[in-house]
Amino acid sequence: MVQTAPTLQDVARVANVSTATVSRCLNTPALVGEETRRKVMAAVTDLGYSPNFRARALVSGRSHTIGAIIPTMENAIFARGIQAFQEELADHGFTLLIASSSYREDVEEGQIRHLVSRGAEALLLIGHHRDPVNYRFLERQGIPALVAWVYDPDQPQMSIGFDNQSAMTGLAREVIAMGHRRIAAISAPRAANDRARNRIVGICDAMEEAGLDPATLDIVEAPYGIETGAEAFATLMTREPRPTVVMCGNDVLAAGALRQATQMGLRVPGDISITGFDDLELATLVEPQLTTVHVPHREMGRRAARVLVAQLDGGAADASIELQTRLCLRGSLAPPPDGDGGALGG
Amino acid sequence: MVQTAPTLQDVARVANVSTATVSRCLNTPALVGEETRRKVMAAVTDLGYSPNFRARALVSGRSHTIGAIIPTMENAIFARGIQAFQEELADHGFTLLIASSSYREDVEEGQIRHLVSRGAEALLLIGHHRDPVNYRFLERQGIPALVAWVYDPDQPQMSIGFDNQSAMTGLAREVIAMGHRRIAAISAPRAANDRARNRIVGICDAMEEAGLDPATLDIVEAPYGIETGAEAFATLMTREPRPTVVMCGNDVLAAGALRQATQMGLRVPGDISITGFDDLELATLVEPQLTTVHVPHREMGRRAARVLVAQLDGGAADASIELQTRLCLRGSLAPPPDGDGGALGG
DNA sequence: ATGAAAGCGCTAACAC
DNA sequence: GTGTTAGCGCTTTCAT
Repeated sequence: MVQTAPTLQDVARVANVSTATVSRCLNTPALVGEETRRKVMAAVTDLGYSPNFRARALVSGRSHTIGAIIPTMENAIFARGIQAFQEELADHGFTLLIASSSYREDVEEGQIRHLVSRGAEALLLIGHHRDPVNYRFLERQGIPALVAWVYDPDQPQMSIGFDNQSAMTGLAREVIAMGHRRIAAISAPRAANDRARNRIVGICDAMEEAGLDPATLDIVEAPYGIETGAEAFATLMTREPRPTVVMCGNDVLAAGALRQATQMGLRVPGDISITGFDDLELATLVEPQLTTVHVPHREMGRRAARVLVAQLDGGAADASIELQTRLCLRGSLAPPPDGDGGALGG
Repeated sequence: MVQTAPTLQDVARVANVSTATVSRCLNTPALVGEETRRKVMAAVTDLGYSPNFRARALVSGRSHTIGAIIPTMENAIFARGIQAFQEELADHGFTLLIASSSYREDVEEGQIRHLVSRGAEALLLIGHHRDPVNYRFLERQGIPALVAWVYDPDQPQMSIGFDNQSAMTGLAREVIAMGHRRIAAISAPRAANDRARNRIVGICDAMEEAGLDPATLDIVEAPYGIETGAEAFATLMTREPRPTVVMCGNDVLAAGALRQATQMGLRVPGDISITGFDDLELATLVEPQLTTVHVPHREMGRRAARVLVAQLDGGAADASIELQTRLCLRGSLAPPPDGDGGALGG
């Protein structure tokens, strides 16, 4: 039942030539005689032959495969970037080997090894946070790794992304400028997520700048998701005094918060403001539209692919690349309710 | 600069044993002496050795890799299913090789060959529609293929999914029962997409059942996307007489249509009803929430992985699997405006 | 319990 | 132009 796929040998036999000639026909047809080529090609189609890349990779030492480990594909943020990454990779003749870690460090560690064993010539990783032992492993294996979704020139690893911290500071400045003083935040779990961590630090920076005490920033952590965002929002609404704005670590959490607000009979932004991060399509679909930070995910994916391919082809040690984010001020953010600047202890 | 990764040989040399012994240590440690094993393992960690799966796959004939070709990762529909697919695969020791075809037949064809060459032992494909030559190729290569996102026992290929046609018929029946007579549809391009095609046929079925002429179904095709859905909706609103309900091929198109309606000052469902398909998270985030058809994407992905793995391990030729969809009646669907049953020529 | 040696399917010198 | 041959890194008999 299970047919064994035809090999170069089979083709050679049928075409009555040597395996070397078949190989040349496929790789450097110019070096083969017209007549022979025709014979060989006929045999190839005839047998439904398809080269075995594993063998090819074994002898050539090149697999033309690049691995990517992302926290999850369900997150539109990564899906969008990875899609672009894959397309660009394909344009350069590379294949994408993919794994998702479900935001778990231990799982990711296993996957790094796994993908390398599987022949990944380079790796795309999300965020800097991981045990240094992994970087040492990759170095030893001669596998270039690109850290994406963050930009941090101080880290030893190449990265492509944006400054999560300052991007969030920019948004928080707007929030504060509008008069908000009691700020709350819904953040993805920060333990193993430097993006989430930096975004919170970004808010604190802006608060300090404005003379507010960062310690008053009320933070609730919630795993990625609409429901979790909604729950976190409900929790925050029980606080006394209540925040006048809830800054969310990403648009999905913000969408959940927004839905919950509506359900609780709160008007946004009349009673409370909500902000997001990422500028997913979602952001303009909800009512009111989300004030958020636009992140160029597609560009990031595309350029990440180019960096890695260049690295493999030319060995060019590209420096880290910083991409620019952009503030998107939309309906979900407005000044706090009448006179409720939110001065503490007022 | 580029270090070449340590091989079994290197380990053998350092541990002062033969390569066969190292191999045994890694694969069948029981057959190796206590002392020797220790020596070898020390060398392994020492060198940061990681087995070369390509070589292993070459000699064992098994790559433990499964390929998937999806139209796009940006579509939450696929992302959700593929995520589950990958997780289940990982649980069984398989790796996912992924490619996206951008909804293009020719691209997909190349990718099928590519993934097979890359060592994919089995393939997950979306939808039945493709040149039979591809199925022949796969058969010849001994590569099992599972068609997902559709269920059609009449097709020769195994499939796992749901009956797009009857699912849509169910929804259309509701629509008609509410009194709608002038129905319009926004569909994904149907040329190479049997899911989209069947959903439209499903609407027609319900119309015929109700004594309506399916020829009056006004269809506009629009590629997957919010913007495209919005444009298609605007087009439909220029029709005379205007439809009282717009049934969309998926939730994303529906979300776009909904946004456009709001922008045009139309109230949903007061002035016009809108329906979707898939029940993405999106569906409950928009206002009003979308009436749609729930599809068990995660279950589909998980079970698809199991079918393929079982197929490879045991050769069990599982029959096709039908998954059930579920109607989700929400705010975006209501009876047509006062007395406007939409009788044609009224 | 361990080693020697033969390939897995392919490419790349090197001959002719 | 085309064939011969030697491996790529690994597993797996078959000896020892």
